[in-house]
Amino acid sequence: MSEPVAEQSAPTLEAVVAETTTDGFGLFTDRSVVAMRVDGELRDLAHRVEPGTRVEPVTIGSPDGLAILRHSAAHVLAQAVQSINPEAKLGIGPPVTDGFYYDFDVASPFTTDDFAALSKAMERIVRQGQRFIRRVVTEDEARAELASEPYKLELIGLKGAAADGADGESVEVGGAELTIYDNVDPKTGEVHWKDLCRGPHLPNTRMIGNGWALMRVAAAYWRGSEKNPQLQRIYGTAWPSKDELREYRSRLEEAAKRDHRKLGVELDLFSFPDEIGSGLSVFHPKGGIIRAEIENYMRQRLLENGYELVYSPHITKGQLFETSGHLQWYEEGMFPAMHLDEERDAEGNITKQGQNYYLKPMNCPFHNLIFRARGRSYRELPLRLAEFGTVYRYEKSGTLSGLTRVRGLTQDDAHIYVTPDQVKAEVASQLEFVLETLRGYGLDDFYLELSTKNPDKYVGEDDVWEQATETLREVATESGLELVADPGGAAFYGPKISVQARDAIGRTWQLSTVQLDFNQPERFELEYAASDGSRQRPIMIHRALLGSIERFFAILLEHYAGAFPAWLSPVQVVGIPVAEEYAPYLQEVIDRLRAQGVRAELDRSDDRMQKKIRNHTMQKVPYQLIAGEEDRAKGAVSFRFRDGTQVNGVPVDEVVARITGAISSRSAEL
RNA sequence: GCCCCGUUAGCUCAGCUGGUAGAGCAGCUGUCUUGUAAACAGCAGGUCGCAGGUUCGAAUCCUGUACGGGGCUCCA
Repeated sequence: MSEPVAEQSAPTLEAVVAETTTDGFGLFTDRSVVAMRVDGELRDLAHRVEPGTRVEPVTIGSPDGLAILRHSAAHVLAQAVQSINPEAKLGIGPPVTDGFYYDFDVASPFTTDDFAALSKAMERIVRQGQRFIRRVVTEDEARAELASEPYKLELIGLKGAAADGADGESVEVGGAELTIYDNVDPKTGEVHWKDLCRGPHLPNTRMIGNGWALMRVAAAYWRGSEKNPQLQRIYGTAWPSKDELREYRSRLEEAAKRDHRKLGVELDLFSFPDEIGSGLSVFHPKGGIIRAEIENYMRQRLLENGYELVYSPHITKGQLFETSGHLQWYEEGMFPAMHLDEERDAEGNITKQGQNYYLKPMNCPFHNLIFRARGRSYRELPLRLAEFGTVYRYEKSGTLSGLTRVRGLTQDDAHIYVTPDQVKAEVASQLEFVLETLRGYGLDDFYLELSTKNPDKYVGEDDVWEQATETLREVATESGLELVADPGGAAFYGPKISVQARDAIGRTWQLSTVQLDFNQPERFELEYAASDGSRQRPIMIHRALLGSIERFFAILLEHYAGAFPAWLSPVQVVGIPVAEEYAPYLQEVIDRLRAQGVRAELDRSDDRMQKKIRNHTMQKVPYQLIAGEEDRAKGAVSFRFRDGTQVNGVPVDEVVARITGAISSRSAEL
């Protein structure tokens, strides 16, 4: 999830054209060059190039170079593991964002206690400067050499299919030919270790340097499938230098510091009481204010933009979700049914059929019923129904995480019913509305993702999909934002555009989605009367802007690291008298602010001034107003802002104007 | 759901190889309160997540369970 702010790029080195038959060592003397690109393919520096071939250098700091570094580090890890535990069977070991992992089948799982010994073994291998030597093998040779590695044998068997397989597998066997990399002792020429691998690799292990560390252990299913055995995975990180490793670690620390789960406790915003159940949150008063402000602003924006607000219940008879299809497709994601109203006689025979009621996992079916409650005319379209709908989903216990993934969540959900020729204009204005609203909450760095048809799983006509997808693509392109393709990522009922936002420390979150639905209008037999009097089927657009309010709350909390803009802050102003004597004077100032709707409090506790400043600074209150004799004499107060800066002797009128101005403008500036 | 790890006072944590718990902050009480990130003193607070088991004896070992964390899978 954490994107490095900027991958360190070494000075650009120019591509060269080989004059004689040579290799990368002959072409590039710069020590930051660790591999090269020949005809678009990444190659080891030892690869022979013919005269006239154009060769691009790959430096260790480039994205390709980092991946090679990390992949080489993964090999060293695997060698270290097998040196300590020769029984460990190898899975796969690819580079990933910020690091690498390697999977092993071992009798007893690793723990972080193993890291000291493993790191030491890795260090020894790195210092030996073992060379990575590439060797092409036939399938039979590979099978013979790797006879004791069942998972590698399986990969060899998969080789044909691996070209379009998962990334991790293609790292092992993705090339045109099968290759093994030998780790060779530079002094003795002895082969210490080998692995089936596509490469390329660093020329030798010494170049891994000391910018790496083992990070954590985890279990992972072989080839990503729950049906396969679980392997033990070790994650590591690797960087060109120790300094970059240190920077990476401080980025992790920064992210940990703004973790919403931690801030939620520190700022007393929300909790997950065990008594309620896993994934079910309660918002405390301070979190409640922030949430109410988020919702109020959203509601205001909805009303300004032609939405109508609706409400629907949390439970419903199962029939509704049979009509919508959710019970067929989504039942395992729903809380189980409550079976109600059944009656039996003394013999236990059913005298009255019961009903299954379900907690709703989605709001759309209810909105469809509102649409269908009476005849609809084309004149009413687009019809935009919006609701803060609380839904319940029985997420697998292992997937729950703070407020970002829960079992009870409130969607700012809306369903828009349009005629086919309104789709484009509506989607375009939705996108505009979405981006503008998100900017209002202080997020302004976006890109879009277009999820298109999964050919194995969809309903509806191909040409309708085609056309709708094209419409979404046009709208996305016209927005001018970066557009990323997500082929096959669409739900079965229609394509979608999603808005991805980058937060203050560069992480990206999927927020809003605008999703077309060709399926539910069918299933609910939704119709409107067209201008010629015929009955037509509307197209439905699902649109969630904040996604889930709980999750959006968490994203904002992390984005601002708890230091919300004034309009969202639970306590906006706190008054701190220099001594008790000035409390009544400050109280008047506080009262004036409260009269303007500002959440202002006077701190009359018997702590000293310095302590109060510390407390409210830690609570991230935007404005502290301090007053002593000097201020009282002038009818003024002293401002202390959250960042520690201050302005003394500000007249009270000015204070009120400045604070109310910052709040009503929803400014991020104080 | 699966694997590993964790759960001790409101919070952050200590408690070695089994001999029935400790600190700082927060809280309460008192004495204080003059200029920008921690006044001083005292008090109170825990059946060590819960339920079983082993043991003369369990916070400590074992089993189960709830909740949390890191991953895998999932996210229609």
